[in-house]
Amino acid sequence: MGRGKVELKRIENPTSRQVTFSKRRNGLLKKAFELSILCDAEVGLIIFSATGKVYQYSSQDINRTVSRYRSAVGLPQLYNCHSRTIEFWRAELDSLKKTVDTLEARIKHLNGEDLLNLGLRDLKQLERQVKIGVDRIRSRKRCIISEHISLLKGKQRALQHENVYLQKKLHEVNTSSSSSAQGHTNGLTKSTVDHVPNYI
Amino acid sequence: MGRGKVELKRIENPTSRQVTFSKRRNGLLKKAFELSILCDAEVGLIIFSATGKVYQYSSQDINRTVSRYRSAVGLPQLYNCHSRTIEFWRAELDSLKKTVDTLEARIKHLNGEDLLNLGLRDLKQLERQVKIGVDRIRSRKRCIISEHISLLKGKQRALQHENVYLQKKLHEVNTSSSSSAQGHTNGLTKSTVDHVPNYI
DNA sequence: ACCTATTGATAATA
DNA sequence: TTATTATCAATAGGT
Repeated sequence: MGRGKVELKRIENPTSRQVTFSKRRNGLLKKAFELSILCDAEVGLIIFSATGKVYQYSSQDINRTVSRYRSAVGLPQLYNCHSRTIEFWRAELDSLKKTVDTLEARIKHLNGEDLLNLGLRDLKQLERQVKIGVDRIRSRKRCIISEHISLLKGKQRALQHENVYLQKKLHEVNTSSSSSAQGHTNGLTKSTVDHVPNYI
Repeated sequence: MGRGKVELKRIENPTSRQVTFSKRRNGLLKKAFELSILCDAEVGLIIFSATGKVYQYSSQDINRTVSRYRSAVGLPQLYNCHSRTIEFWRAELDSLKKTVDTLEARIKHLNGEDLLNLGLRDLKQLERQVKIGVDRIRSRKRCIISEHISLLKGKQRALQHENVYLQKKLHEVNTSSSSSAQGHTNGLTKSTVDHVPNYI
Protein backbone atom coordinates (compact mmCIF):
# COMPACT_ATOMS: atom_id res chain seq x y z
CA MET A 1 0.00 0.00 0.00
CA GLY A 2 1.60 3.11 -1.13
CA ARG A 3 2.85 4.36 -4.41
CA GLY A 4 4.41 1.23 -5.63
CA LYS A 5 4.98 -2.19 -4.13
CA VAL A 6 7.91 -2.94 -1.89
CA GLU A 7 9.97 -6.07 -2.07
CA LEU A 8 10.02 -8.21 1.03
CA LYS A 9 13.62 -7.64 1.89
CA ARG A 10 15.67 -5.33 4.02
CA ILE A 11 15.40 -1.73 2.80
CA GLU A 12 18.93 -0.71 1.97
CA ASN A 13 18.52 3.06 2.08
CA PRO A 14 18.95 3.88 5.78
CA THR A 15 16.74 6.96 5.72
CA SER A 16 13.98 5.22 3.92
CA ARG A 17 14.35 2.24 6.25
CA GLN A 18 14.11 4.42 9.32
CA VAL A 19 11.00 6.20 7.96
CA THR A 20 9.34 2.96 7.05
CA PHE A 21 10.18 1.53 10.44
CA SER A 22 8.57 4.47 12.15
CA LYS A 23 5.39 4.23 10.11
CA ARG A 24 5.00 0.49 10.18
CA ARG A 25 5.88 0.23 13.84
CA ASN A 26 3.04 2.60 14.70
CA GLY A 27 0.74 0.68 12.40
CA LEU A 28 1.69 -2.61 14.05
CA LEU A 29 1.19 -1.28 17.55
CA LYS A 30 -2.15 0.18 16.58
CA LYS A 31 -3.31 -3.06 15.01
CA ALA A 32 -2.18 -5.05 18.00
CA PHE A 33 -4.22 -2.74 20.18
CA GLU A 34 -7.26 -2.99 17.91
CA LEU A 35 -7.10 -6.76 17.84
CA SER A 36 -7.07 -6.98 21.60
CA ILE A 37 -10.05 -4.65 21.88
CA LEU A 38 -12.19 -5.87 19.00
CA CYS A 39 -11.68 -9.57 19.59
CA ASP A 40 -11.10 -9.70 23.29
CA ALA A 41 -7.65 -11.17 22.80
CA GLU A 42 -4.53 -10.99 24.93
CA VAL A 43 -1.74 -9.50 22.87
CA GLY A 44 1.88 -8.88 23.71
CA LEU A 45 4.20 -7.15 21.27
CA ILE A 46 7.82 -6.21 21.64
CA ILE A 47 9.77 -4.37 18.96
CA PHE A 48 13.45 -3.51 18.88
CA SER A 49 14.60 -1.10 16.20
CA ALA A 50 17.86 -1.88 14.43
CA THR A 51 19.42 0.81 16.60
CA GLY A 52 18.25 -0.90 19.79
CA LYS A 53 15.29 1.21 20.82
CA VAL A 54 12.40 -0.67 22.40
CA TYR A 55 8.73 -0.34 21.64
CA GLN A 56 6.12 -2.43 23.33
CA TYR A 57 2.41 -2.99 23.54
CA SER A 58 0.59 -5.41 25.75
CA SER A 59 -3.10 -5.65 26.43
CA GLN A 60 -2.28 -7.20 29.82
CA ASP A 61 0.85 -7.13 31.86
CA ILE A 62 3.50 -8.36 29.48
CA ASN A 63 5.17 -10.61 32.02
CA ARG A 64 1.86 -12.29 32.64
CA THR A 65 1.42 -12.77 28.91
CA VAL A 66 4.92 -14.19 28.51
CA SER A 67 4.45 -16.46 31.48
CA ARG A 68 1.11 -17.64 30.08
CA TYR A 69 2.79 -18.23 26.74
CA ARG A 70 5.53 -20.32 28.30
CA SER A 71 3.12 -22.51 30.17
CA ALA A 72 0.91 -22.84 27.08
CA VAL A 73 3.86 -23.98 24.97
CA GLY A 74 5.04 -26.31 27.72
CA LEU A 75 8.31 -24.56 28.44
CA PRO A 76 9.48 -24.64 32.01
CA GLN A 77 8.45 -21.56 33.92
CA LEU A 78 11.06 -18.97 34.67
CA TYR A 79 11.50 -17.97 38.23
CA ASN A 80 11.98 -14.49 39.43
CA CYS A 81 15.01 -15.25 41.50
CA HIS A 82 17.02 -12.11 41.64
CA SER A 83 20.63 -12.72 40.91
CA ARG A 84 21.08 -11.29 44.38
CA THR A 85 18.90 -14.04 45.79
CA ILE A 86 20.97 -16.63 43.99
CA GLU A 87 24.17 -15.08 45.25
CA PHE A 88 22.73 -15.01 48.74
CA TRP A 89 21.96 -18.71 48.58
CA ARG A 90 25.32 -19.52 47.18
CA ALA A 91 26.98 -17.51 49.93
CA GLU A 92 24.93 -19.29 52.56
CA LEU A 93 25.89 -22.64 51.09
CA ASP A 94 29.55 -21.71 51.05
CA SER A 95 29.36 -20.44 54.59
CA LEU A 96 27.72 -23.64 55.77
CA LYS A 97 30.33 -25.73 54.00
CA LYS A 98 33.07 -23.76 55.71
CA THR A 99 31.35 -24.25 59.03
CA VAL A 100 31.21 -27.96 58.40
CA ASP A 101 34.90 -28.02 57.54
CA THR A 102 35.75 -26.11 60.69
CA LEU A 103 33.65 -28.37 62.88
CA GLU A 104 35.08 -31.49 61.30
CA ALA A 105 38.60 -30.20 61.87
CA ARG A 106 37.72 -29.44 65.48
CA ILE A 107 36.39 -32.96 65.97
CA LYS A 108 39.53 -34.43 64.48
CA HIS A 109 41.61 -32.39 66.86
CA LEU A 110 39.52 -33.50 69.79
CA ASN A 111 40.05 -37.06 68.63
CA GLY A 112 43.78 -36.45 68.53
CA GLU A 113 43.99 -36.51 64.73
CA ASP A 114 45.60 -34.03 62.34
CA LEU A 115 47.71 -32.51 65.07
CA LEU A 116 50.77 -31.89 62.93
CA ASN A 117 49.94 -28.26 62.28
CA LEU A 118 49.31 -27.36 65.89
CA GLY A 119 51.89 -25.70 68.08
CA LEU A 120 52.64 -26.53 71.67
CA ARG A 121 50.36 -23.79 72.95
CA ASP A 122 47.43 -25.13 70.91
CA LEU A 123 48.13 -28.65 72.02
CA LYS A 124 48.17 -27.67 75.67
CA GLN A 125 44.85 -25.88 75.33
CA LEU A 126 43.42 -28.82 73.43
CA GLU A 127 44.59 -31.24 76.06
CA ARG A 128 43.03 -29.16 78.81
CA GLN A 129 39.76 -29.02 76.88
CA VAL A 130 39.69 -32.76 76.26
CA LYS A 131 40.63 -33.48 79.87
CA ILE A 132 37.73 -31.37 81.01
CA GLY A 133 35.55 -33.36 78.64
CA VAL A 134 36.70 -36.69 79.92
CA ASP A 135 36.26 -35.55 83.51
CA ARG A 136 32.71 -34.47 82.83
CA ILE A 137 31.92 -37.69 81.03
CA ARG A 138 33.28 -39.72 83.94
CA SER A 139 31.36 -37.60 86.40
CA ARG A 140 28.17 -38.16 84.47
CA LYS A 141 28.92 -41.87 84.30
CA ARG A 142 29.45 -42.03 88.05
CA CYS A 143 26.24 -40.18 88.54
CA ILE A 144 24.29 -42.67 86.46
CA ILE A 145 25.93 -45.62 88.11
CA SER A 146 25.30 -44.33 91.59
CA GLU A 147 21.68 -43.68 90.68
CA HIS A 148 21.49 -47.19 89.36
CA ILE A 149 23.03 -48.61 92.50
CA SER A 150 20.81 -46.69 94.84
CA LEU A 151 17.84 -47.86 92.82
CA LEU A 152 19.02 -51.43 93.12
CA LYS A 153 19.65 -51.00 96.83
CA GLY A 154 16.11 -49.75 97.21
CA LYS A 155 14.81 -52.81 95.44
CA GLN A 156 17.03 -55.02 97.51
CA ARG A 157 15.71 -53.51 100.71
CA ALA A 158 12.15 -53.98 99.58
CA LEU A 159 12.79 -57.57 98.66
CA GLN A 160 14.55 -58.28 101.93
CA HIS A 161 11.58 -56.91 103.82
CA GLU A 162 9.33 -59.08 101.76
CA ASN A 163 11.57 -62.04 102.51
CA VAL A 164 11.34 -61.48 106.22
CA TYR A 165 7.60 -61.27 105.94
CA LEU A 166 7.39 -64.42 103.87
CA GLN A 167 9.65 -66.34 106.23
CA LYS A 168 7.45 -65.32 109.13
CA LYS A 169 4.40 -66.42 107.21
CA LEU A 170 6.04 -69.71 106.30
CA HIS A 171 7.05 -70.34 109.89
CA GLU A 172 3.46 -69.79 111.00
CA VAL A 173 2.26 -72.27 108.42
CA ASN A 174 4.88 -74.83 109.42
CA THR A 175 4.05 -74.61 113.13
CA SER A 176 0.26 -74.80 112.66
CA SER A 177 0.07 -77.58 110.05
CA SER A 178 3.08 -79.96 109.95
CA SER A 179 3.63 -80.68 106.26
CA SER A 180 5.70 -79.74 103.12
CA ALA A 181 9.40 -79.13 102.82
CA GLN A 182 11.26 -76.03 103.84
CA GLY A 183 14.81 -74.65 103.65
CA HIS A 184 15.35 -72.53 100.55
CA THR A 185 14.85 -69.33 102.42
CA ASN A 186 15.38 -66.80 99.68
CA GLY A 187 18.12 -68.03 97.39
CA LEU A 188 16.61 -66.91 94.13
CA THR A 189 15.58 -63.54 95.45
CA LYS A 190 19.03 -62.83 96.81
CA SER A 191 20.75 -63.63 93.55
CA THR A 192 18.42 -61.25 91.69
CA VAL A 193 19.01 -58.46 94.17
CA ASP A 194 22.77 -58.77 94.05
CA HIS A 195 22.84 -58.70 90.30
CA VAL A 196 24.70 -55.69 88.95
CA PRO A 197 24.62 -55.12 85.18
CA ASN A 198 27.89 -56.19 83.60
CA TYR A 199 28.08 -53.16 81.38
CA ILE A 200 29.03 -50.81 84.19
CA MET B 1 -11.00 -1.10 5.73
CA GLY B 2 -13.88 -3.12 4.63
CA ARG B 3 -17.44 -2.34 3.78
CA GLY B 4 -18.02 0.10 6.57
CA LYS B 5 -16.04 1.29 9.55
CA VAL B 6 -15.92 -0.63 12.80
CA GLU B 7 -16.17 0.90 16.22
CA LEU B 8 -13.19 0.38 18.46
CA LYS B 9 -14.91 -1.84 20.95
CA ARG B 10 -15.39 -5.51 21.56
CA ILE B 11 -17.40 -7.11 18.76
CA GLU B 12 -20.45 -8.55 20.45
CA ASN B 13 -21.47 -11.05 17.78
CA PRO B 14 -19.35 -14.11 18.61
CA THR B 15 -19.19 -15.41 15.06
CA SER B 16 -18.23 -12.09 13.66
CA ARG B 17 -15.72 -11.61 16.46
CA GLN B 18 -14.15 -14.99 15.74
CA VAL B 19 -13.92 -14.23 12.01
CA THR B 20 -12.43 -10.83 12.61
CA PHE B 21 -9.97 -12.33 15.04
CA SER B 22 -8.85 -14.85 12.49
CA LYS B 23 -8.33 -12.25 9.78
CA ARG B 24 -6.73 -9.57 11.89
CA ARG B 25 -4.52 -12.06 13.67
CA ASN B 26 -3.09 -13.20 10.35
CA GLY B 27 -2.71 -9.59 9.29
CA LEU B 28 -0.89 -8.71 12.48
CA LEU B 29 1.45 -11.67 12.23
CA LYS B 30 2.17 -10.84 8.62
CA LYS B 31 2.89 -7.22 9.40
CA ALA B 32 5.12 -8.14 12.31
CA PHE B 33 7.07 -10.37 9.95
CA GLU B 34 7.28 -7.67 7.28
CA LEU B 35 8.51 -5.10 9.78
CA SER B 36 11.28 -7.36 10.97
CA ILE B 37 12.40 -8.05 7.41
CA LEU B 38 12.04 -4.61 5.85
CA CYS B 39 13.48 -2.63 8.71
CA ASP B 40 15.87 -5.10 10.24
CA ALA B 41 14.00 -5.02 13.55
CA GLU B 42 13.65 -7.62 16.27
CA VAL B 43 10.00 -8.34 16.79
CA GLY B 44 8.24 -10.61 19.24
CA LEU B 45 4.49 -11.06 19.15
CA ILE B 46 2.28 -13.27 21.29
CA ILE B 47 -1.47 -13.52 20.79
CA PHE B 48 -4.00 -15.39 22.89
CA SER B 49 -7.49 -15.76 21.46
CA ALA B 50 -10.41 -15.28 23.82
CA THR B 51 -10.72 -19.06 23.84
CA GLY B 52 -7.11 -19.49 24.95
CA LYS B 53 -5.38 -20.52 21.75
CA VAL B 54 -1.85 -19.18 21.29
CA TYR B 55 -0.36 -17.61 18.20
CA GLN B 56 3.14 -16.30 18.11
CA TYR B 57 5.68 -14.72 15.84
CA SER B 58 9.22 -13.79 16.67
CA SER B 59 11.97 -12.74 14.33
CA GLN B 60 14.50 -14.11 16.82
CA ASP B 61 14.09 -16.60 19.61
CA ILE B 62 11.26 -15.21 21.65
CA ASN B 63 12.95 -15.88 24.98
CA ARG B 64 15.94 -13.92 23.82
CA THR B 65 13.66 -11.08 22.79
CA VAL B 66 11.83 -11.11 26.10
CA SER B 67 15.08 -11.26 28.01
CA ARG B 68 16.44 -8.36 25.99
CA TYR B 69 13.25 -6.46 26.66
CA ARG B 70 13.52 -7.00 30.40
CA SER B 71 17.08 -5.82 30.55
CA ALA B 72 16.26 -2.84 28.31
CA VAL B 73 13.41 -1.80 30.58
CA GLY B 74 15.53 -2.37 33.68
CA LEU B 75 13.51 -5.19 35.12
CA PRO B 76 15.43 -7.85 36.98
CA GLN B 77 16.31 -10.78 34.78
CA LEU B 78 14.38 -13.96 35.18
CA TYR B 79 16.37 -17.08 35.77
CA ASN B 80 15.71 -20.46 34.36
CA CYS B 81 15.87 -22.22 37.66
CA HIS B 82 13.66 -25.23 37.47
CA SER B 83 11.57 -25.66 40.54
CA ARG B 84 13.54 -28.88 40.79
CA THR B 85 16.77 -26.94 40.89
CA ILE B 86 15.41 -24.78 43.66
CA GLU B 87 14.28 -27.83 45.57
CA PHE B 88 17.67 -29.38 45.08
CA TRP B 89 19.37 -26.36 46.55
CA ARG B 90 16.96 -26.19 49.41
CA ALA B 91 17.57 -29.85 50.12
CA GLU B 92 21.30 -29.35 50.04
CA LEU B 93 21.00 -26.45 52.45
CA ASP B 94 18.86 -28.48 54.82
CA SER B 95 21.25 -31.37 54.61
CA LEU B 96 24.20 -29.14 55.41
CA LYS B 97 22.36 -27.60 58.33
CA LYS B 98 21.64 -31.04 59.70
CA THR B 99 25.27 -31.97 59.29
CA VAL B 100 26.26 -28.87 61.21
CA ASP B 101 23.84 -29.72 63.99
CA THR B 102 25.19 -33.24 64.19
CA LEU B 103 28.78 -32.08 64.28
CA GLU B 104 28.03 -29.45 66.90
CA ALA B 105 26.30 -32.04 69.05
CA ARG B 106 29.27 -34.34 68.66
CA ILE B 107 31.65 -31.60 69.74
CA LYS B 108 29.50 -30.86 72.79
CA HIS B 109 29.61 -34.51 73.72
CA LEU B 110 33.37 -34.60 73.29
CA ASN B 111 33.54 -31.57 75.55
CA GLY B 112 31.42 -33.36 78.11
CA GLU B 113 28.35 -31.21 77.56
CA ASP B 114 24.75 -32.22 76.88
CA LEU B 115 25.31 -35.70 78.23
CA LEU B 116 21.91 -36.06 79.88
CA ASN B 117 20.39 -37.98 77.00
CA LEU B 118 23.21 -40.49 76.73
CA GLY B 119 23.07 -43.94 78.22
CA LEU B 120 25.86 -45.70 80.04
CA ARG B 121 26.92 -47.53 76.92
CA ASP B 122 27.22 -44.30 74.95
CA LEU B 123 29.12 -42.65 77.77
CA LYS B 124 31.60 -45.48 77.98
CA GLN B 125 32.25 -45.33 74.25
CA LEU B 126 32.57 -41.56 74.42
CA GLU B 127 35.00 -41.78 77.29
CA ARG B 128 37.11 -44.28 75.40
CA GLN B 129 37.14 -42.03 72.36
CA VAL B 130 38.11 -38.95 74.33
CA LYS B 131 40.78 -40.86 76.23
CA ILE B 132 42.26 -41.95 72.94
CA GLY B 133 42.19 -38.33 71.88
CA VAL B 134 43.93 -37.09 74.98
CA ASP B 135 46.55 -39.81 74.70
CA ARG B 136 47.30 -38.85 71.15
CA ILE B 137 47.48 -35.18 72.03
CA ARG B 138 49.89 -35.93 74.87
CA SER B 139 51.95 -38.13 72.62
CA ARG B 140 52.18 -35.40 70.04
CA LYS B 141 53.08 -32.91 72.75
CA ARG B 142 55.85 -35.17 74.02
CA CYS B 143 57.10 -35.55 70.50
CA ILE B 144 57.29 -31.82 69.97
CA ILE B 145 58.93 -31.25 73.32
CA SER B 146 61.54 -33.92 72.75
CA GLU B 147 62.27 -32.48 69.34
CA HIS B 148 62.62 -29.11 70.94
CA ILE B 149 64.92 -30.44 73.60
CA SER B 150 67.15 -32.32 71.23
CA LEU B 151 67.36 -29.18 69.14
CA LEU B 152 68.38 -27.21 72.18
CA LYS B 153 70.88 -29.86 73.16
CA GLY B 154 72.40 -29.62 69.74
CA LYS B 155 72.69 -25.87 70.07
CA GLN B 156 74.11 -26.27 73.51
CA ARG B 157 76.73 -28.66 72.28
CA ALA B 158 77.68 -26.31 69.47
CA LEU B 159 77.95 -23.39 71.83
CA GLN B 160 80.02 -25.40 74.30
CA HIS B 161 82.42 -26.29 71.54
CA GLU B 162 82.58 -22.65 70.61
CA ASN B 163 83.20 -21.80 74.23
CA VAL B 164 86.08 -24.20 74.47
CA TYR B 165 87.53 -22.72 71.30
CA LEU B 166 87.12 -19.16 72.55
CA GLN B 167 88.62 -19.98 75.93
CA LYS B 168 91.60 -21.50 74.23
CA LYS B 169 91.92 -18.44 72.04
CA LEU B 170 91.57 -16.14 75.04
CA HIS B 171 94.18 -18.09 76.91
CA GLU B 172 96.59 -17.73 74.04
CA VAL B 173 95.99 -13.98 73.97
CA ASN B 174 96.46 -13.70 77.73
CA THR B 175 99.73 -15.61 77.72
CA SER B 176 101.24 -13.78 74.73
CA SER B 177 100.18 -10.18 75.60
CA SER B 178 99.46 -9.57 79.30
CA SER B 179 96.58 -7.12 79.35
CA SER B 180 92.74 -6.76 79.84
CA ALA B 181 90.54 -8.44 82.45
CA GLN B 182 89.30 -12.02 82.32
CA GLY B 183 86.98 -14.19 84.38
CA HIS B 184 83.50 -14.30 82.91
CA THR B 185 84.20 -17.47 81.02
CA ASN B 186 80.88 -18.10 79.42
CA GLY B 187 78.20 -16.90 81.83
CA LEU B 188 75.88 -15.42 79.25
CA THR B 189 76.26 -18.27 76.81
CA LYS B 190 75.42 -20.87 79.42
CA SER B 191 72.29 -19.12 80.52
CA THR B 192 71.07 -18.94 76.95
CA VAL B 193 71.73 -22.59 76.35
CA ASP B 194 69.94 -23.74 79.48
CA HIS B 195 66.90 -21.72 78.70
CA VAL B 196 63.81 -23.89 78.23
CA PRO B 197 60.62 -22.16 77.04
CA ASN B 198 58.22 -21.70 79.93
CA TYR B 199 55.25 -22.83 77.96
CA ILE B 200 56.21 -26.47 77.99
C1' DA C 1 5.79 16.26 9.71
C1' DC C 2 2.36 16.40 5.83
C1' DC C 3 0.23 14.90 1.36
C1' DT C 4 -1.87 11.69 -1.70
C1' DA C 5 -1.75 8.05 -5.14
C1' DT C 6 -1.64 3.48 -4.63
C1' DT C 7 -1.59 -0.84 -2.44
C1' DG C 8 -3.01 -3.83 1.23
C1' DA C 9 -6.29 -5.23 4.69
C1' DT C 10 -10.61 -6.58 5.84
C1' DA C 11 -16.05 -6.27 6.79
C1' DA C 12 -19.80 -8.05 4.93
C1' DT C 13 -21.44 -11.72 2.59
C1' DA C 14 -21.85 -16.20 0.69
C1' DT D 1 -12.69 -22.09 7.45
C1' DT D 2 -12.31 -20.10 2.64
C1' DA D 3 -13.53 -17.01 -1.30
C1' DT D 4 -15.26 -12.73 -3.13
C1' DT D 5 -15.39 -7.93 -3.40
C1' DA D 6 -16.56 -3.31 -2.05
C1' DT D 7 -14.61 -0.30 0.90
C1' DC D 8 -11.53 1.61 4.11
C1' DA D 9 -6.82 1.99 6.18
C1' DA D 10 -2.01 1.99 5.77
C1' DT D 11 1.74 3.64 3.76
C1' DA D 12 5.58 4.63 -0.11
C1' DG D 13 7.40 8.23 -2.25
C1' DG D 14 7.68 12.91 -2.64
C1' DT D 15 7.67 17.79 -0.32
